[in-house]
Amino acid sequence: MARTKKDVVAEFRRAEILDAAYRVFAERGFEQATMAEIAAVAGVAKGTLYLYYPSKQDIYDAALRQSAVDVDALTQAALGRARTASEKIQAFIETKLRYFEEHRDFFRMSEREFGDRACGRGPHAKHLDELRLEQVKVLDQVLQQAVRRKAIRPIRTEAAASAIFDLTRSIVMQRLRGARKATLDDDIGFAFDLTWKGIGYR
Amino acid sequence: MARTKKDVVAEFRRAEILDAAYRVFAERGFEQATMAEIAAVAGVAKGTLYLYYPSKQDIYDAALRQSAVDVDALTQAALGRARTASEKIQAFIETKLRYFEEHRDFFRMSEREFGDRACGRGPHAKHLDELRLEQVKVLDQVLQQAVRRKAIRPIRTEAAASAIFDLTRSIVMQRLRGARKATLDDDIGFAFDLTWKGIGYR
Amino acid sequence: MARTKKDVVAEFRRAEILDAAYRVFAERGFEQATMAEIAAVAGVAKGTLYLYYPSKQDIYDAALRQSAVDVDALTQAALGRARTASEKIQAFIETKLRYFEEHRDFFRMSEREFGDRACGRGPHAKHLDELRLEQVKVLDQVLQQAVRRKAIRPIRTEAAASAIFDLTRSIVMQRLRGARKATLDDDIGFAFDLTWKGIGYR
Amino acid sequence: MARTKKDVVAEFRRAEILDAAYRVFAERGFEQATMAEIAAVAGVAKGTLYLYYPSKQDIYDAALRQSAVDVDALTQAALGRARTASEKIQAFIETKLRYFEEHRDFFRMSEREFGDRACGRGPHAKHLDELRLEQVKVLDQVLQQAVRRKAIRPIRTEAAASAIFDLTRSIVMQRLRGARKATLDDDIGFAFDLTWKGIGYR
DNA sequence: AATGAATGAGGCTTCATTCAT
DNA sequence: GATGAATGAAGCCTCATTCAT
Repeated sequence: MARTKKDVVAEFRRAEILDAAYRVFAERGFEQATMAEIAAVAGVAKGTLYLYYPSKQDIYDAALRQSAVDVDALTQAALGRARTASEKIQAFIETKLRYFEEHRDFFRMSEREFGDRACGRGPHAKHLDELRLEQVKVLDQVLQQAVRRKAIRPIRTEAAASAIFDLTRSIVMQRLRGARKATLDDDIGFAFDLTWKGIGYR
Repeated sequence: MARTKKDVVAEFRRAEILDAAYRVFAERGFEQATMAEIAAVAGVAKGTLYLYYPSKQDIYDAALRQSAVDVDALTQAALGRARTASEKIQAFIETKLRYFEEHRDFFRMSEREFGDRACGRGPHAKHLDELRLEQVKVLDQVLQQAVRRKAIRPIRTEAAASAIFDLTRSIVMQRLRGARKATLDDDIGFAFDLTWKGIGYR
Repeated sequence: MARTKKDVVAEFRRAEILDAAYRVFAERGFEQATMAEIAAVAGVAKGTLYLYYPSKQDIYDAALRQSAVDVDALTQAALGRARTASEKIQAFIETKLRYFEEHRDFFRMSEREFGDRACGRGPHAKHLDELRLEQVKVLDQVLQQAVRRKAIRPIRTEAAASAIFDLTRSIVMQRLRGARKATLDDDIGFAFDLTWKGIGYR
Repeated sequence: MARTKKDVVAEFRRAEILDAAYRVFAERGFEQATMAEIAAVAGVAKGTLYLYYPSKQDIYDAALRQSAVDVDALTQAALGRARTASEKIQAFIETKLRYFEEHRDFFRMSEREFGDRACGRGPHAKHLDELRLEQVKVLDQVLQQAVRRKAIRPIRTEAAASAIFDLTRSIVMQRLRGARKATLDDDIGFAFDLTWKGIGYR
C-alpha cells in the first residue's frame, strides 16, 4: 500500500530518534541532554524531533519505556521456559545480564532514573517504577512457590526478590564500569551461587 | 584569639549552608536545585553562598563528601570493634542502615549520584566513587581474611563485597520508599541472614 | 476551453482558502493564526496554500481586501441610489450595519487591523487604510454638497464624515458583543437620528 | 529609611520598564514586541525584566492597566468638577483628548487591544474592557440624569454614551494620524458641537 | 497540482554567577 | 562580611516556508 511506505519511513525515523535519545540521555542525563544534541545525533533538525514526540520529556519517557518493556518481556519469557525455582532465578539473572550487556545505554538511563527518582519522588517515568515492581513481583511469586515447595528456605520473599533484582543491577554496573574481569557466564554463575547459597559454609 | 571567633562563625555558616544544600539537592537533584532555594533554606542571601563555596558544583561535592566521610568513618569504627567475620559483616550492614535511617537526604543524594554517574562517567564527585571503592575494599579485606580462615566459602570476595554493599543500598531504598514494614532490626537480621546463608536450604 | 476549467477550479480553491483564512484570522488575529489551521479549515494541505498565495501575509491581505472592496462597492451603490443627503447618510449607515451583520468575521479582522495599525503604522494592509479613506471621502463629499445646499449646518465635513464612519463601527461592535438588544432597524434609526440631530434639544 | 532608598530605585526601574514596554507594544503590538527590544529600550538586560514582572503578558497588562486607571481617574475627577450635563460631556471629551495627546503610546496600545479583543474574545486584559465599561457607564449616568432633567432629548442613553466614547476615540486617532490639522481646542469644540447638535439644522 | 515531512530561525524564560553598596 | 539586583548565556519549543514525492 501507498500508506505503508510512509508509515515505514515514519517508524524508521521514530526509531532513529529514540536511538539517538538513548545515547544522549545515557551519556548526559535528562537535564544535561539537549534537544539540539539529540537532533544532531539523530541526524535531523531540531524541529523534526517535535514531529515525532511532543516534548523532551516524552522522548525520554518513550526511550525509557521501550527497553523497559523489552527487558520485561524477555524476562517473562525466560522465566516461562524455566522449570524449577533455581532455573527460574538463574534465568532471571542471565536474561538481564545478557540484555544489559547489549543495551548499556538503557541500563545507564534507568540507573540514572532510579537515582533521580530516589525513593519515589521523581516527576518522570512512573512506568519505570511500575516495571520494576512488575519484575520484583514476578520474582516474588517464583520465590513464594519455591518456599511452598520447600525448594528454598522460608524467607521474606518480597524482600529477597528485591535483593536479587538489585544484586543483578549491581553486577551489571560493575561490568559496565569495567571493574569486572570475569566472563559474562562466570558472573551469571557467581550471582546465582551467591543468591542460592549465601556466603557462609553450609 | 580573634581569629578563632571568626573561624567559628565561618565554620558555622559553612555547615548551615551544607545542611541546606543537602536537603535541597536530595529533594530536587543537582540540576533542579537552585542556588536561590539553597540560600533561602540556609537563611542567607544568594551572594553569601559564594563567599563560602566557589560554585554550585562545589557545594554539591562538599555536601556529598561530608556524609560519605562520616559514614565511612562510622563503618570503619564499627568494623574495628567487631571481631569475627560474621560480626563484621553484620556491623557493616547495621551501621549503614542506621546511618541512612537518620540521614535520608544523604542517601537520596548519593543514589542520584550513583545513577547520574551511571557507571563512572559523571563529571562530579569523584570522591563518592572513591569512598564507595574504599568501603567495598574494606569489606573485601574482611571477606578475604574470612576465606583464609575458612569462616566463609571460597568465593570471589571483591564481587561479593560489592554485592553486600548493594544489597544494603537496596534495603535502605525500600525502607525510604515505605515499602518495608519490618523494623530496622528485622531488616538488619534479614540482610545478614540472606548474605550469610543465601536462599537455598543448607 | 480546457484552460477555463482549470481556472475555475483554481478560483474555487482560492476562494475556499480565503474563506478559511477569514474565519481563522478573525478568530485568532494575524499572529496567532497558523498556516496549519488555515489549511485544516480550508481542507487542504499546508503546502497547497503556497500554490495560491505566496505567504501568510498575502493571504491576510487578500482576505482583508476582498471584503473591503465588497463593502465599498455596496456602499457606493447604495449612496448612488439615495437622493437627498439624509437618505445618503442613512444608506451609508444601513449598508454597513447590514453587511457586517452578515460578515462578522470581516468586521473582526478589520477591527483588529485598525487597532494593529494603530494610526497608520502597521506593516500590513495599506489597502484597508485606503479603503477607509475612500469611504470617508465619499461621505465627505455627500456632506460637502449638503452644506452647500444648506441641508445641514456648516461644519467641518471631513471630521464629521470620520465621526459617522466610526459611529457606525461603534454600533457594529456593540452588536457583535451582544451588548445591543435593539433590532438592526432600530439601531440604524438610532444612529441616523443621533447623527442628524445630536443629543440636545432643538 | 534604608529601605526607602531601595524601594525608590525599584519603583524607578519598574516605571522605566513600563515606559519602555509602552513604546514597544505601541509600536509593534503584543506579538511582534520582543522582550529583547523592551529590555534594550529600557536599558536593562533581558533577565532584569523578569525581576520586575513575571512574564511578557504581565508587563503588557501592567502597561495597559496603568494608563487605563489614570485616564479613568482623570475623567471621573473632571466630571465631578463639571455641573451641567453639557459641561460634563465637554469635560469628558476634553479630558480624554488632552490625556491621549500626551500619552499617544497608551492610546495606540489600547486601540490595538480593542481591535485584538475584537468584540470580547481576546485572551488578555479583561481590565481594559472593564474600564471601558466603567467609562461608558459614567457617561450613561450623566445622560440619564440629563434626560430626566430635560437637558437633552429622550434617547437611548447607553447607546449614546458608547457613541460619544467612540467619537472621542475616532478624533484621537485622526489626530495621531496627523490627518487633523485643527488645534486641540477646536477638536474638543467640534466633538462637543457634533454630539450636542448633530449635523442637521435645528 | 497536491502533499506534508523537514527545516531552522527566533522567542520567552531560567538561573548560576558577579559586583556595587 | 553580607546582600540581592543585574546580567546574559543557553534551552525548549513554534511555525512559516520549502521541496521531494
